[in-house]
Amino acid sequence: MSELQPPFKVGALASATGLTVRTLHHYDEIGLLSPSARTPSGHRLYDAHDVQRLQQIQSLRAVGFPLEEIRHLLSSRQVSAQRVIALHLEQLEQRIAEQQALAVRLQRLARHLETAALAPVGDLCRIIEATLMMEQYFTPEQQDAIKARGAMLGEQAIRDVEAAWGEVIPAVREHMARGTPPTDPDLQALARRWKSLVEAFTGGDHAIAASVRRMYDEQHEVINAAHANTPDPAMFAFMATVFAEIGGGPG
Amino acid sequence: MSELQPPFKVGALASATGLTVRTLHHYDEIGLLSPSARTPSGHRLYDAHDVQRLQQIQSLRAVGFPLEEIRHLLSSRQVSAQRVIALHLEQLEQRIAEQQALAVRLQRLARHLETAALAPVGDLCRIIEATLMMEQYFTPEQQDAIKARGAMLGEQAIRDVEAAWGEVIPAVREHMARGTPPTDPDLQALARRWKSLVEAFTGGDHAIAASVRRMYDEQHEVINAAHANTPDPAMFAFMATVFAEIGGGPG
DNA sequence: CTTGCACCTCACGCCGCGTGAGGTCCGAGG
DNA sequence: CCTCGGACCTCACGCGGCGTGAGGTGCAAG
Repeated sequence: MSELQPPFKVGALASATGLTVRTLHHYDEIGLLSPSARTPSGHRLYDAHDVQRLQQIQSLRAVGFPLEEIRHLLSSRQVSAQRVIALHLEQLEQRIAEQQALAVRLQRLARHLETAALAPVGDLCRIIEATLMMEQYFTPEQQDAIKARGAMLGEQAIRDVEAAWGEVIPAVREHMARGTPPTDPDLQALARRWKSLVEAFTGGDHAIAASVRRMYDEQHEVINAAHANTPDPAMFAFMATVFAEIGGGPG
Repeated sequence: MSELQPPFKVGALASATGLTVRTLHHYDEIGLLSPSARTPSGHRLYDAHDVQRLQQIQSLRAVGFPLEEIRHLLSSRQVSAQRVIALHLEQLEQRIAEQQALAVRLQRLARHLETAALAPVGDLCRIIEATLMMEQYFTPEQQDAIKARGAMLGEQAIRDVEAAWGEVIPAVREHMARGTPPTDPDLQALARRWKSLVEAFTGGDHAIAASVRRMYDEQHEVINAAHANTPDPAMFAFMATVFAEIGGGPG
């Protein structure tokens, strides 16, 4: 009844279905669709049943199933179509959600880059890094607050603050090495300067200060390894004794 | 100045950054991040510069760049960060759009399956196939119209129509084989029945009828190969002569 | 007989590692 | 001294879905 149609050869079936010959070979290789006959010389011959199966395969591929699962689906007819589709849809939606989260990150990055004008790639990495850290450790509101403070202070002030840290940290390290007691007035003056620098960044927000501390606690290994002249846990501990003397925490 | 920190060995760097040892090996293999030193016995030693570079790599990976492109970005500092990010974002959004289109298809499928109750996988494939065909050849409004007609007629009526086609087509094929002239009354009666069956599906909508014709024209190879007892171009041509006799087209 | 196309069978490449297999190095404990 | 365990080393295959050759055969037309 169905042998009226002459069987397809690969090329014909490929061009009829829009697939490539290689694809059909592949389906044969993995046992997903093997032609039900061959010519004596080995040429593949696909009959009506094969074509039908191929259409089913194409249908399932079109909605994103992997080949392995398609084979499974076509071999066992016990599976409930609804459940399969629902599960598949769920996975797909999760992937979409992940990618959208990534897109949001990229959009935020793009906005940051607008303000940074002609950023070369080195800066790009720093900005990404900062953006990622921000995401990990600060709430969106805190991020807005930090950005607002940055804009308010201006670029020059920010560079001033960075330069100040560049002086304070080596000085503290000196005192640590010499074993200066927490009661030393020079050290206490340094502690007050430290405190003001922290406040310049946090704007006096204790939650932000706490987040920064948490960030340092969890990331100090990489931070200290990658950037010289950054505080480490020992320095935080040392400064804590000084803050205890002059009263009040670091921020 | 930065050699105060002892260099990292792979395991330490891996656990500090959250990567795996294998990943660091891989980055070394492909020349993305080679440790700047080795112990005499060959153990990798990563210094501060390496760690910094790794952080940049992690940043760029976190926003989805492939390793090859990361290497390229990090080696040439001419590239504009904005353009890179914008391009990357664009590609990502396109991928998202594609996947969302797929999700929409799956949702539509899920809805179709609800009405089909306990569909096994075989039916699933037919429904997917039909859904995809619908998408290709019919506008959403036409799809709604077809679905509405289907619901109006009821399942029994649809099965009746299918059974009717199952009689009409072999009969026509008989006449074709015998060379019956278009003036033959039996054949003309068959043509009128054909016309009514088409109308049962299209609801008299000429646009839908035209789409069906286009679908057959473009897909007849696979349709005829996969399903016995379907009209082919020769049959359409033959019927056209009969419709010319009795006046009016097929639909 | 030759040309040329469609077909055949290997088999490697992609991307970002996971996961062994099989061997070496190193610090601590007996 | 030896030994033990853990961290390190270098291959090398596997994954998904084919693309892209390379090198050879089949078959109908000129």
